[in-house]
Amino acid sequence: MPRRYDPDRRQRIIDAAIRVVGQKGLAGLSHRTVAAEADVPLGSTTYHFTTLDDLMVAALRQANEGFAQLVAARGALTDPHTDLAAELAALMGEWLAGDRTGVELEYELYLAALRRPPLRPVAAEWAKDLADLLAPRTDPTTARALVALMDGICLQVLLTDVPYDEGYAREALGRLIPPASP
Amino acid sequence: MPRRYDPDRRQRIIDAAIRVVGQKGLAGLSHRTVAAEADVPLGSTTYHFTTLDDLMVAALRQANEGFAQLVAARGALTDPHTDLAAELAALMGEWLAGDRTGVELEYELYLAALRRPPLRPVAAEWAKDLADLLAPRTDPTTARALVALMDGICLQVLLTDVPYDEGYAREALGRLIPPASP
DNA sequence: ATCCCATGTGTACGAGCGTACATATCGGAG
DNA sequence: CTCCGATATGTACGCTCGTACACATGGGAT
Repeated sequence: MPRRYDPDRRQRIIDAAIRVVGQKGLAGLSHRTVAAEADVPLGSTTYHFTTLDDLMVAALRQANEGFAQLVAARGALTDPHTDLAAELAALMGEWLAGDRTGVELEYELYLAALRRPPLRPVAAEWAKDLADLLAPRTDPTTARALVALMDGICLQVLLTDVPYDEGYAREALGRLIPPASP
Repeated sequence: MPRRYDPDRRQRIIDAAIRVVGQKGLAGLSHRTVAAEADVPLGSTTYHFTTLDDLMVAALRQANEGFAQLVAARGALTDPHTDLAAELAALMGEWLAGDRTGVELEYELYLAALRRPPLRPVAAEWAKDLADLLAPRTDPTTARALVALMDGICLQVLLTDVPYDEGYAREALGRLIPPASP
């Protein structure tokens, strides 16, 4: 029995959990599947994350950070001279492009919060962080509505097979933003 | 072994499934839990619904009909002389009031479609039906956006502990509706 | 240098699951 | 009246799951 002293094991388990959820869905997440994916014994996953909820919280938190990085990379979002609606629509386009593993994972964990109280604060935090980021460009209420509409549009794209229409998103988001008072 | 000839058994199983999901969540749904709730033997649930997906489709379809009735009861939605945004906001208020078992069930099944392809058409149908109903009051694109925003607002209310704010919903929905051209 | 405890490992148990299937029943078609 | 196929029932198999626990190990505090 080799392999001892594995300092980043906890992190590797979280990464494995994210891969598992991305590939097999939240229903396919178990201590065992994660252990297999992370190539660690079963006891190791139960040691670091007593409850599956614990593991989900860690995974959702990490997924949130990934999204936050995507947002941060798009610095134009906070630049008051850009078209906010267009920037948000483009952000969604970028997020929804390519394989949607990341988006699906984010939403699946996000929505799991509906039934799993421990996830609720993390899910709420995601919405709040994005709204807080947007608030300076408009106002807190509008920011909340923008986040809600983005959620709804993403959901429609994920649940129906309608492809993402950036022009439509930009138009709809734009209507939510009250005209500037120069 | 009494109890033979039970004509509405299929329907009773669907009702039981809805109660199970409402009480224990989608994760608590199994052939056995439904059988227990409907007070029928295990073999009966597997006979009428070979796959759990089959059962979920039936349950989601029924939940959709329940929502459709709620909408139909609010005839003012199709009356062009009413304030559409206000009507929609009031509809959401009514739906989210009281115990949220119905809403949670609807969304949980709705969102399960993310990973269960058989559910997708039923979920898409829900969004489409509502959008089709709203389209005559504005235009198809605006109707889609209204549905998306409603989805997003409901989700925010369900996932965070922020109470439903009808005034906010009305204001946001109103902004999506382009001014009438008299 | 010593020792302790956080960390890592292997195994076992009982419960619940989907599924399959042999058998029983009986409404309604003929 | 007869009979057939849709419906109903009970049981069993093999699997995965969460959980618990006894034991091994070695990094770092002392």
